[in-house]
Amino acid sequence: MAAIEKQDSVARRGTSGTKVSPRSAQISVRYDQKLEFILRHAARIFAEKSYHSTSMRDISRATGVSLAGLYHYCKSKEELLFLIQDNCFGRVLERLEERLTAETDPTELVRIFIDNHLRFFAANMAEMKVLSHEADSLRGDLQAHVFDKKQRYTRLARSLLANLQKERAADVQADLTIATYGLFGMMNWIYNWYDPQAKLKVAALVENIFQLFLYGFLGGSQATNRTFASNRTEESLSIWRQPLNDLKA
Amino acid sequence: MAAIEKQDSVARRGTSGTKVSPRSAQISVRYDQKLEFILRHAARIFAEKSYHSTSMRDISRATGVSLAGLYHYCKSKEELLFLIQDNCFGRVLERLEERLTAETDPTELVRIFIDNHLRFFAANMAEMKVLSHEADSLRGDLQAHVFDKKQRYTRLARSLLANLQKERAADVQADLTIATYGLFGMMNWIYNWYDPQAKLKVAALVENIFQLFLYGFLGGSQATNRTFASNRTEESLSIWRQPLNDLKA
DNA sequence: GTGTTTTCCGAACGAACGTTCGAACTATTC
DNA sequence: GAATAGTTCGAACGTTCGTTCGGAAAACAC
Repeated sequence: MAAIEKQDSVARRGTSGTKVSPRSAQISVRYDQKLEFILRHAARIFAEKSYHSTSMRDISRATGVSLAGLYHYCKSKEELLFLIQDNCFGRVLERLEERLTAETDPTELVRIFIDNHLRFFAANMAEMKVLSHEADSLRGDLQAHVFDKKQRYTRLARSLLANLQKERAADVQADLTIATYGLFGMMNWIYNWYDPQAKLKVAALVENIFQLFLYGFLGGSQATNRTFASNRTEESLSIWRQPLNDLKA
Repeated sequence: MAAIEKQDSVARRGTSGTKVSPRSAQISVRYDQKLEFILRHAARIFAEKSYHSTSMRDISRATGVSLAGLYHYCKSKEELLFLIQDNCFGRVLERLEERLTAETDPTELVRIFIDNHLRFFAANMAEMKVLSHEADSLRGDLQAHVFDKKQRYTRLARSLLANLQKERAADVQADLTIATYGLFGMMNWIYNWYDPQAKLKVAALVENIFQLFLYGFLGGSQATNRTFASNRTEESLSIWRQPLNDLKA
C-alpha cells in the first residue's frame, strides 16, 4: 500500500513525498512539481491512446524524461494511472463537498452536483476521460481504492436524487438506480463528443443536461407494467447465428 | 480493404467467405461457423479485459484453437475486433430499420429506437461493450468503416428526436446535439452497471429510460441564458496545481 | 573545498507480444 | 487410390514491453 500513501504528495500539498524523503521542503516541492508534470503528460497520452497501448517510452518521449528517470517518480506504470485517477477523483469530491454544504434546497443540490461534475470534466478532459474510460485498468489494492471513492460518490449522487424525489415527486417514483446511472451516463459520455474549445459553453452544457435530467426524473411516471406494444420482440436478438455451445466438431 | 469485404461472410448469410473461396457451400458454412465461434469468444475476452490487453494467446486458450490456427480465420487481431464491431452494428441497424418502417408516430419511433438499442445491448453485452468501449481501438480503413456506420446511426437518432420535438415541443427547443448524445450516454453507459441476469428486466429498463428521456426532452425548457447563481465558479477547476507549461527547469 | 543526498540516464534484462512458416493432417473430388 | 483443396499447429522470428542496475551528474550541506 506504499503507493497509496505516496499519493499524498500529489493529492495534498501537505508533507513531502515519502519515497525518498528529501531533507528540505524545497526539494520536495521540486519533486512534486515534476511528478505532476509527468502525470499531466501521462494523462494526456492515456486519454489519447488508452492506458494499455501507451508505453513508458511514449511517456518518456512526451516528457523529455528518460525511460529510467521516470521510475524515480513512480514505482510502476500502473501507479501513474492510479495517481491520475485518485488525484482527479479526490479533487472532484473535495470541491463537491465544499459546495454542497452551502446549500439546502434539494433541487439546487442536484444542480450543484451536475455543475461540479461537468465543470471538472470540461476543465480536465484528459484526466476525467482516463477516470471514466480506464475504470477497470487498475488491479488489486489500487483498483479497490479508486472503486471505493467511486462508490461513495455514486451513493452521494443517489441520496441527492432520493431527497429530490421525496420533496418534489413523492407520487411518481422513477427507479432510483436507473436514474442515477442514467445521469452518470449522460455526464460521463461527454468525452466522446464534447469539445470545451468549441462554441458550446460549459454553462450551457450544464444547464441543458440539468434540465434534461430534472424534467425526466420528476416528470416520468413509474414504468406502469404496461407491457410495451411490441413485446413480441422477445425473440432472440443475438448478434450471432449459432446458439452458444462449444462447437468442437 | 480486403478485410472489409470479407466481413460479409459473417455479417450476411449470403455467399461464402472470400479468403479461401471454398468450393462447396458446406465447407463454407463450417468455416463461417468456426469464425463466428472464435468471434464470440474474442468478444467476451475483449469485453472482460479490453482489446489492447487481450493477447492472441488468450483467444487461442479460450477457443481451443492453436495460436497459428487462428490466423486461418482472420488476418490479424485488429480484424477480429473489426468483425465483431461491424457485425454487431450491422445487426442493430438492420433490425432497427425493419422496425421503424412499421410505425409513423414520432413518439413511438423514438421508443422503438431506444427499445431496439437497449434490447440489443442486453442480449449482447460483451459485443455491445466492445462496440462502445473500443471505439478508438481500430485504425485506418477499418476504423473509418465503423465510424461511418456510427455516424449514420447517430444522424438517424438525431432526426427521430428532431421530428418528435417538432411535433410535441415546438415551443421549447432543447439542444438537439446535447439531447442526442445525452440519450446515447444513458444507453451506452449501461455496460458499467446493468446485469441482464439480475432482477431488473429489460422491458423495465427500456420503459424507465424512455420515460426519463422523453419527459426531460419535452419538458425541459431551453437554457434560458439565465446565468446560474453560482457562476462565480469560473475559477480554475484544474486538477493540477501548476499552470500548464513546460517546466523543464 | 569535501562529503552526502538527490536526480538522472544508457544499457541491458527477461518476458510477452503479433505474426509467419512449413510441414502434417483431414476431407473432398475424380 | 491418387490428387487436390482445406485445415491445423509446433516452433520460431523479430519487436516491443515494463522494469532494473550501476554509475554519472547535479544539488545540497558544512
